[in-house]
Amino acid sequence: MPPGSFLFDQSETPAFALLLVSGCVELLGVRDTEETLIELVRAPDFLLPAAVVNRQPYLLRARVLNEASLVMIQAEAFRNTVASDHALCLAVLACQATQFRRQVKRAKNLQLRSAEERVGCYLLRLVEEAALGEPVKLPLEKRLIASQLGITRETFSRTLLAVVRHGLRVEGDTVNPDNIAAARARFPLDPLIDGPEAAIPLQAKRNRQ
Amino acid sequence: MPPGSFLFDQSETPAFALLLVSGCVELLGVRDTEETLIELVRAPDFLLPAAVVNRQPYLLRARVLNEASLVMIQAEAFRNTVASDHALCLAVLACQATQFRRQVKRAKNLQLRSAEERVGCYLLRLVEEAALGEPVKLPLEKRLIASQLGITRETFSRTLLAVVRHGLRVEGDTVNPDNIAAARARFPLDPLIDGPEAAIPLQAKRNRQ
DNA sequence: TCCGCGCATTGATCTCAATCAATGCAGGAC
DNA sequence: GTCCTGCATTGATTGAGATCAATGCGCGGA
Repeated sequence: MPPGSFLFDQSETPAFALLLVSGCVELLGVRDTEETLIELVRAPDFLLPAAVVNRQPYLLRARVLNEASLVMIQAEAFRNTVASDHALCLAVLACQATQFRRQVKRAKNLQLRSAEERVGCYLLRLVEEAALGEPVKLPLEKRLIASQLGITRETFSRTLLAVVRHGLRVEGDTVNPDNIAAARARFPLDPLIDGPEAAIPLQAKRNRQ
Repeated sequence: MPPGSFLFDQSETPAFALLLVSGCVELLGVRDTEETLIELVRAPDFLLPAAVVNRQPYLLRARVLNEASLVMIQAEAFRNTVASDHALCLAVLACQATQFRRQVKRAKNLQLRSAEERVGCYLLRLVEEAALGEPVKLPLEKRLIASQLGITRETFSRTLLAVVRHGLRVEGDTVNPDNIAAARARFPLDPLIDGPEAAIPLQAKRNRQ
């Protein structure tokens, strides 16, 4: 699917389980003509499995950001297989649990931190995760990073100027950590907010009854 | 467990899967001495099954609000049973999916609506769900409703005065719908935000292979 | 080459909700 | 009864971030 494609809209009943194989998809809350980014899905992941397994309408709109490849599985067939294949069921459970934890982290980030702290922690995390000596690049357009951090483009732009005082200088899409110690002091990363969130499914076990 | 008890704290590794049988539990994001309500769990429900099944530390603190009864299941035993019992796995999946959708609704409510709209929709929902002619009572202390709506006590108090203009008058813990039509016009309920979110697990099916 | 569109930046202003502060009020302990 | 403590209300002030507006920039298309 090319960028900009709508995969589904909110209030639709899922016709397919969508497995994102490559690319990137925006999940947006919609109200009238307003859209707000709720989640940014990166491959590989399922798109809102919750709606599919619970037979409920989507709560969000899905739009392709980068060229995306998807596996489309008839929703009813998917549910039947989840209901008959224990290993798949465990895998979907792990995936769903991970998505839940990402939402919780996002909520904590938005509610416990100021805009400047969110920006600072976001940049610092990029720096810390990059290989030493590698140039650090913003992984997304600034408007999307701003959405992820729950602020407007304009505020993001201004905040980038503000965090120079704390050792983080952004020029274009390059992050220059002028003073990492200062940045760490001002923007302490919390693994319970900033850490990665990966799923490791349980192994199915033979039922000894 | 009596009110105020801590069931677990954030960053702890789950020792038990906790099934809330009766009562009410607050799930709080913590930063230094600040606490922010992320979810209010009502019986019957699992407390953060995501952390248990994914073998990851809790992201939130759990504190009993009303006297609560809990079933405590050794975490490893619980995971083993989820891994061996397909029906349980499906039930946990449905529960986890429901909790995910509640988080998404919460995020949409906070990001797409103003404080006044959140308050108005909350009150209107209470009114609409009450039996006709029944007096409508706030189901929680005002400070907790305010937390759920992502505002402070003071703002909540002031906003209650403001929404009188739209036909919703609150006195003590009683909601008086002076003008339901006006309220509906100003605060349109959206089932994708305000609707209930209930789990109906899939039925396990014999694997035909 | 020129045009047009979307993103980014910068400035000016506004506003919603938080914060700080003081008072009132109800229920529980003793 | 009296004290205490936590919740609620009300007022005054502040401030973080949004909004509105204008300009610049980069890129793709014909």
